[in-house]
Amino acid sequence: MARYQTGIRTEAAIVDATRALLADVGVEGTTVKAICDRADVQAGSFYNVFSSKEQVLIQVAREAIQAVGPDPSLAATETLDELVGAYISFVVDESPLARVYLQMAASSTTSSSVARRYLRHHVQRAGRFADAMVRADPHLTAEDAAVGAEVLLGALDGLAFRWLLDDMFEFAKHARIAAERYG
Amino acid sequence: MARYQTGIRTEAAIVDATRALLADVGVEGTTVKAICDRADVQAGSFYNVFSSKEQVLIQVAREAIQAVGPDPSLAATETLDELVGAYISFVVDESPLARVYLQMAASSTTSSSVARRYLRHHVQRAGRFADAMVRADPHLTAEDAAVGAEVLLGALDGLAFRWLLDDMFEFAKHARIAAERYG
DNA sequence: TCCAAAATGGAGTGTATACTCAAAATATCG
DNA sequence: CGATATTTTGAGTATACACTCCATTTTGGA
Repeated sequence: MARYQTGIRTEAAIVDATRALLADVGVEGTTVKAICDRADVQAGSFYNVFSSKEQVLIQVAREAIQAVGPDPSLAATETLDELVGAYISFVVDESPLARVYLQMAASSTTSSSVARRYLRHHVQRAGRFADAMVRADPHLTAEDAAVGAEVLLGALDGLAFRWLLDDMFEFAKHARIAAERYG
Repeated sequence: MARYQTGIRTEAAIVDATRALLADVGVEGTTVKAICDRADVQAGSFYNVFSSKEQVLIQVAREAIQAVGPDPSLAATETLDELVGAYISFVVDESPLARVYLQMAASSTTSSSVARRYLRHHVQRAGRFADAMVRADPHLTAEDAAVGAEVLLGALDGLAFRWLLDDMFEFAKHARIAAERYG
């Protein structure tokens, strides 16, 4: 027999609570008890839906990773401006998910399974940036584009992290300047 | 009566163990038990020297923050190249401390007391970068220098964080290119 | 050498954590 | 409605954590 509606609603409530907690208090404060309290659910229900705390963390991390970049189907034609613009609107318009994205990336320095996931994502993402750079300037060698992409992406991530530490920081303004000075 | 030599040696062993652990396994893995095991000391001795785990963490963080920048007494005359070069040699020649610096900064997103410490450090540091920029180009307005400093420092920190996730990443090479482009 | 101060060993405390379990309640469908 | 699968409850378990306590040992000056 298939899953019941109540179970599906419970799962959604747990995911919502986890996302909100990750954005608010980071990985450290996102305990199973805190998730259950926020989702108004008991521990037994949590483990009826997720086999471990890590599973729901991974699900929310996947969600955040997906939200940071433009639709992958556009990857063949997107411009650098579009990539940068997508990052900026991710931070500005989807701040909670952006906070999750950065919190998880930061905490991934300890947990190797999350670290691999983020590193793989980063490499793919740098590839998209490099491709867009080559499209803008076909004379650019693949190597130079790869290095340029790492530098620009490093700057954007560094500035986003700066914003995470102090949300008064004007991420959009600084990110645009970083992107301009690239070319 | 003054402190005994054994106590001073014990304190040094604890600090050494804490620094090594922070570099290797991050804040999460740096438990009091792990520190004591590594320093070959019992919990009672630990708490005879430090009033809490946080105290030794703060001491090592201070050490890392101090090691990242050139001697503050040079701040009035240092060039941007010197600042960037100091960061590069910090990462390359003092990798364990550099790992501590980045791990602690990353984990500071949750603990507000550590976050304030790092933010204050970053603001000071950005000021030094901005001053060096103005020295190189006196036509630069203070506002433009401040923004430029944030962008360059953001890029360097982002690239350093990239190196933390994957130590095969060539930080020095990318950092120099970032400095050329954003300097 | 003696003695008070300092340092140590190591068992013990309280608390928070992730996770389990079985009985009870509830949803779905024929 | 009745049968069965799914979900919920909430107390309970095991473990890891930071930290305490104090009897014992070590230190170093007088």
